[in-house]
Amino acid sequence: MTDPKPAHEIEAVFRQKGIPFTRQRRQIWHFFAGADRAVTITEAADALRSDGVGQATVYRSVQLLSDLGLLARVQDGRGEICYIAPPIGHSHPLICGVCRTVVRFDGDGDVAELEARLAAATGFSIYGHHLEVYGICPSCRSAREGEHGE
Amino acid sequence: MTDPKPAHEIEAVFRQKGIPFTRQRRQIWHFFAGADRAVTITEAADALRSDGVGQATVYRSVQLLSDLGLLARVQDGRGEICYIAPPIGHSHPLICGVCRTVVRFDGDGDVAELEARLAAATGFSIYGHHLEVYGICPSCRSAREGEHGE
DNA sequence: ACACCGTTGAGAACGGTTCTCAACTGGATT
DNA sequence: AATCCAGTTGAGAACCGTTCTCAACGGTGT
Repeated sequence: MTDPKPAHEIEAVFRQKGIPFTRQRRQIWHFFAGADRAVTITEAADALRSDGVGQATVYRSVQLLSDLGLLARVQDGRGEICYIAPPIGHSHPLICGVCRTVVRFDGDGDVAELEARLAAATGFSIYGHHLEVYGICPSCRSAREGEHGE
Repeated sequence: MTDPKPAHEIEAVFRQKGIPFTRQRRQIWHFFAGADRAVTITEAADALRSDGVGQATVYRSVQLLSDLGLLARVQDGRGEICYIAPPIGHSHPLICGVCRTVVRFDGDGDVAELEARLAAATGFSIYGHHLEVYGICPSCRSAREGEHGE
């Protein structure tokens, strides 16, 4: 529902913190931002190996990008840890359990009210939440129907 | 806000599926159900080793219990994978980022409406969601204030 | 051109998870 | 009670994703 942040905005985050936005970091971020689905670190490393990006660098950069809030960790239908490039602002992923396509949405309005109630009821100071919704996307559903019902 | 399922109810789930509820499985489930906080598999294995429960069995049983819906996977403040014994019915965890204490709550009413909107907007068939809320529990907060402000 | 300091890549090391296989357990059968 | 059998268990090996090590590299300022 929103697009990933543009590259120059990512670069700005690095610049602002005085962290070099190297070729490898750009390539790694670009890989996640370009995929419209959640991908694992292993997949990214495999894809970028031929581009001359080392495995260790992929791990280090994903860590870095996550710390900077430029990559978000989610898990797919089988519980595998994947990463996605979040769009501008706070949002939540709707993930297809079959092909891992991700659609982002903003559900904060719904959660904010819930959080206020929780804080009042429990005395916790609430500082965050994590919401993922799982489903089957239209194209995977029709593909599946093609298989089963004949 | 609700208590974990009682042991006999767990046993009933096993019996119903024709899966043996062995001593080790009981001990493992009991360990998670008895902890009022999220615990890692490693912690469980360490704690149960002296009781004669092998590490491989802990991994296998946690897998099994998760598949049966008797254990839910969450992640703590540092992203570590933990498990908790969910209470009767569907609920969500409110996790303390410091001590990993878990308070369960039922937020399905809030999410159901959101899911309906999402399904309509995206065409996905929604089959589930994962909601965790993070905060600092009252006792960790006062402990922290004791340290800082003097 | 040079020095400096953070980044990178290859490979080793590490550690959590899974696999292997023989021993065991408990329920059903005789 | 003895036997059988399918499923479970534990010890340790194997596996594989992740982190660490260290020498080479790059690019920034002087």
